[in-house]
Amino acid sequence: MEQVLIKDIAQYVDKEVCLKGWVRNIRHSGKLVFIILRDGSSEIQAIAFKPELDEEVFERAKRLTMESSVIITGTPKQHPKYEGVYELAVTGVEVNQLSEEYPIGKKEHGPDFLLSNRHLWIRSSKQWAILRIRHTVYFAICEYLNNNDFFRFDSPILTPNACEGTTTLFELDYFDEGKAYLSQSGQLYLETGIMSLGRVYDFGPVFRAERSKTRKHLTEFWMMDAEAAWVEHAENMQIQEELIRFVIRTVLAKCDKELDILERDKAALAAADAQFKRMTHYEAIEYLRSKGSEITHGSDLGAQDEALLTEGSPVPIFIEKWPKEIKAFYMKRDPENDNLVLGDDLIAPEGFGEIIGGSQREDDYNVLLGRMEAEKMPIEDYQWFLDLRKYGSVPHSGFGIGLERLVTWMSGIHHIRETIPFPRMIYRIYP
RNA sequence: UCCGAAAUAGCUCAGCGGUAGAGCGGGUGGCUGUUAACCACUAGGUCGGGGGUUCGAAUCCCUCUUUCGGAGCCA
Repeated sequence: MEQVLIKDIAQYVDKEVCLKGWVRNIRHSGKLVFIILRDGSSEIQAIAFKPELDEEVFERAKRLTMESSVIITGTPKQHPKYEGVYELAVTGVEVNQLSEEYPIGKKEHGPDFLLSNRHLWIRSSKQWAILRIRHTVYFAICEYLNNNDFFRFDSPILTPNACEGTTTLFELDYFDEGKAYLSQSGQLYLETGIMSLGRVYDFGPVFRAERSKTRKHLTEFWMMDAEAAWVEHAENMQIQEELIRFVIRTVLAKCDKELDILERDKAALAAADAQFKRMTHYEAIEYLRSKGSEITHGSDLGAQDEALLTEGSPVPIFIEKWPKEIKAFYMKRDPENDNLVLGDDLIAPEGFGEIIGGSQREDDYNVLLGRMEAEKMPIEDYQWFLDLRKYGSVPHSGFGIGLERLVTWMSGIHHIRETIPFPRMIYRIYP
C-alpha cells in the first residue's frame, strides 16, 4: 500500500493509502472515533467506524492520545459537508508510540509556559504556519539575489572586532589570541567580497548582547547582508524595493493556507507590493512634527514615530539621508550636504517597524580614516577594511534584512519570538 | 538599565480577611457525524520563597526571586 503525504491526499480518493503522523486531537462519539492526523505536510480528519473494523483496531483508535505517533491506513473520501475537504475512512491503526499526557492543551496558554515548551509548541498549527512562512521568505530572498547576480559569500561568526561599536557584543576567550566576539553583522567582511565577486550576500545568525526587551528584538537572529560594487545610493534602494516586493509576491503565492491559519490580512500584504515611498530624514521629521510628535531634527526615530509615519500608508517607506551623527562610521557622505550620509532605513507598514538598514559606503580612504579616528576606533584592527580603499576602491552599497522582522510582518503576528524555532532573548535561553 | 503589571491544580484563570473554586487536560463510563465535540462520575493544591500584621492571611504590609508588557538601542 502506498505511503502518501496528507497534502497530496486529493489524488488518492477511494484508493487505500497509508499515512504516518501524529494525533493532533481525538474525539469519540460511541461507535465513531474522529482523529485529527497531521504529518508535517498538512492535516486530515480520520474516522474510525466500529462496525467496519476489527474490535482490536477500533479499540486502538479509541485509546489514542494527543500527539501519539501513528501509522493509519484508510481510504480518502470527499467530506460529506465541505466541498474540497477530504477525510480518511480508517481501515487500520498502528500505534508507533502512545503519547503521555501532552502538556500543551486545547485551551489558551501563557507565553512563559509556551516558551518553556517551545520544543513542543512548534507542533501547533500557528507555529507550523509561521515556520513554513519563514522557510519561504528565506528562500525567496536567496532566489531574488541569485537571479540578480549576487553570490553567496559567508561571513565569519567569530570575529576579532566589532562592526558598529562595542557595547553590544557577546565576548568569549579565543585560545591565546585574546578576546573574540560573536558577529553582530557580516557587513564589513562582505565588503571584501565585492572586490572578488562583484555582488555578494551572506545569510546567517548574528548576535547582539543588547538588554532590549521588546517584541521586535532577539539576542540571536538571522540577517541577510547584501553588498554590491558600482551600486550607488538610489540603485541600492531600488534593489531593496524589488527584493522586498518579490518576497511579498512569493509569500502570497506559496503560503495561502499558512496566511489563512494565521488570519493574516492578505489584502494589506498585497497592497504593499507597489511603489515604495521615499522620504528624507528631514522630511520625515517635518511630517512627524506636523502630526504632533515632539521629535527634533537630528534625532533617531522611536517606535512610536515609526508607527505614526507609516500610519495610513499601504506601502513601506524609505527614510534616507540621515544626519551623520546618528549613523555608522562607514556610511558615505551625501555629496549635496556634508552633514548627511547616504543611508536608508525601510519601515514596514502596519506598525511592523524597521526591516532593512542600508547605505552607500564611504569609499575614500582618508574620509573613512577620519570618521574612524573621530569615533576612537582601534585603527590597527580595521587595517584590512581600510585596505579595500587603497587597492581599487569603488563606489558600493549594501543593506541588511532582519529575517525575523520580515517574517513577523509577512505573518502579521505580534511578537518576533514566534518567527524562529528557538528564540534567544535577554531572560530566556531554554530550551 | 528604567517604568508598569503579574505569580493560586499539569494548563488558563476566578477567589481579595473567616472550610481552596471553575473550565481545559488526566482517569472511568455513555453517545453513529464530531470538529477547542458533548454528558455523568472521579483523582489532582505547602495559593512563587522568606519575614511581618492579625484571634484568623491566597487575600493586608515588607523583602527576595521569576515572568510578562512598555521605553531606550537596533534588524
